[in-house]
Amino acid sequence: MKVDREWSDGLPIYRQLRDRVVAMMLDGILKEGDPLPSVRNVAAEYRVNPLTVMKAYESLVDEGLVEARRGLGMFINAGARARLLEGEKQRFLEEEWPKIRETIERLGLTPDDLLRARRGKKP
Amino acid sequence: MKVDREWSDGLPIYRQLRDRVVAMMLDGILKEGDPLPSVRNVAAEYRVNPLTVMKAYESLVDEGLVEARRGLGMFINAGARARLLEGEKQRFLEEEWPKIRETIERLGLTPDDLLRARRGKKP
DNA sequence: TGTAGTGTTATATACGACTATAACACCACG
DNA sequence: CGTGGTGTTATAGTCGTATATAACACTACA
Repeated sequence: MKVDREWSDGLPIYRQLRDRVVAMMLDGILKEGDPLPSVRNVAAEYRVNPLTVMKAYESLVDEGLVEARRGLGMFINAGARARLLEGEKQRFLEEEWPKIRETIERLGLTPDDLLRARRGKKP
Repeated sequence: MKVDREWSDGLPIYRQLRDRVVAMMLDGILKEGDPLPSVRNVAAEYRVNPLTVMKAYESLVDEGLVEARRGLGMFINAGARARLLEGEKQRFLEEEWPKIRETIERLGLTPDDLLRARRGKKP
């Protein structure tokens, strides 16, 4: 499986890794009680330093979303999804969305532009 | 005028400076033919290193949006706004918006949530 | 001519993110 | 018990961002 050409943005890798795990939790790919992919595995898969993965996982521990059991792995806490959903919702609406809305207005983009933006390119 | 506490995000300052100038161009605050605020002034105003401002302005020169006249200043090129608008539109729709849309769906946010997000907080 | 404004370049320093390499600590299981 | 999986920590080096300080090059204008 090819997993190259990630990390294209200007965001730190550990931040992107954290976000990716969060996305998997929200999408139900990782359920509560499940173990996270091991630090070493992720590091190898994505050709990234183990410490970088650790840093990403640490932030999840700090948020109280996962728990580390030495010698076993990192496991998703009960209630993680609900808490995460609420927190991310609020953060998105209060911090990201206002900027996005401003950009949209500045560029003069119509709802129509935004809706037809996924599939076919500009006709 | 207080201008403290900027640069709160995780984006490099020179990137944020560049984006701020671009926003002013799109909003019509800076018109074509106008000079950009001088490197030294911006550096002093925002309490930032002149080289950091230079780096931001350099990227605008590289994009062909402004032109540097030694001893005079940096001036906005003719046609800059139109070209900028088109470029930013495309970049936003192709690179940013898909991710944003994904996040919105993942969080289960409704159009209603997004519309009422500016003024009054959650009722 | 000189002065004050502009962009431009040079040197050195600091810090954070990321990497490479290695070792340590713990647990399940045969 | 050992082996192989897990998380964890340590040391050291690279690179990009940003800093401080200083000097250089050019232009308008009095």
